[in-house]
Amino acid sequence: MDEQAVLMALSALAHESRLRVFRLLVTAGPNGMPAGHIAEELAIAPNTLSFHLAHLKNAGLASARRESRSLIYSADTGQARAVIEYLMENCCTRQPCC
Amino acid sequence: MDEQAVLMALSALAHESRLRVFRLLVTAGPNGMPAGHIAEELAIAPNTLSFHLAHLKNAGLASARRESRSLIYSADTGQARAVIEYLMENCCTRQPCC
DNA sequence: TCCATAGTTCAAGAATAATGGAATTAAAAG
DNA sequence: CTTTTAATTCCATTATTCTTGAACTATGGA
Repeated sequence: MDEQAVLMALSALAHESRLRVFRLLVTAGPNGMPAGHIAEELAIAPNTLSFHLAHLKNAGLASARRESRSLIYSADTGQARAVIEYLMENCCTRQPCC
Repeated sequence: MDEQAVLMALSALAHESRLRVFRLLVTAGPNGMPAGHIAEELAIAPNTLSFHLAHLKNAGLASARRESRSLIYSADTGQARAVIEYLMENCCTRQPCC
């Protein structure tokens, strides 16, 4: 994972609404949930939610599939896990400890 | 860890300079490194770096101690670990899987 | 074909965050 | 007590991000 991807993931999650959306999708598991249900559950206007979902998708933290008239979003948890790995890489390499 | 703390940590790390500072401090380990060395190594103006260090410190991701004329910063990696735990909490609880 | 439902896109203004220069604090040395 | 080194704070400017309403696309049903 490169710096740019990490920055995109971090700034995607660094917003109240998007953090809530991501966590909601995490609880929903691989089956995901339609945009409309997310909007309702979190009380976010549909257009605003679209903006935030696009942000999460762009950062690789969520993906969407169409099912009839609905767009079903689900969380990509692997990307989130990759972030902490990047953060902790090379821990203490400048000191003979740990 | 509450939502507000997570948001502060995420937005602290969601910036190129601060992400680099944090990772540099992670490699430096518990001994940390003085602000001046960070500024030099990352080629960031002292005042700008101060701004970013304050941001990291405020988010609980770094701490500082004075040693003569220098301020030695070190990373608080536990806070970073707590973030991913928060993100992955209650995974799939809405679906009988995982 | 016409209408309703489900979401997205666009453009604007509003709110937040980042940068750079000048002044300021803190500690140690001459 | 003056100077130097180390770093921070303040303030104005600039840049970025968020929100809102209106218009638009896509799908399915009457």
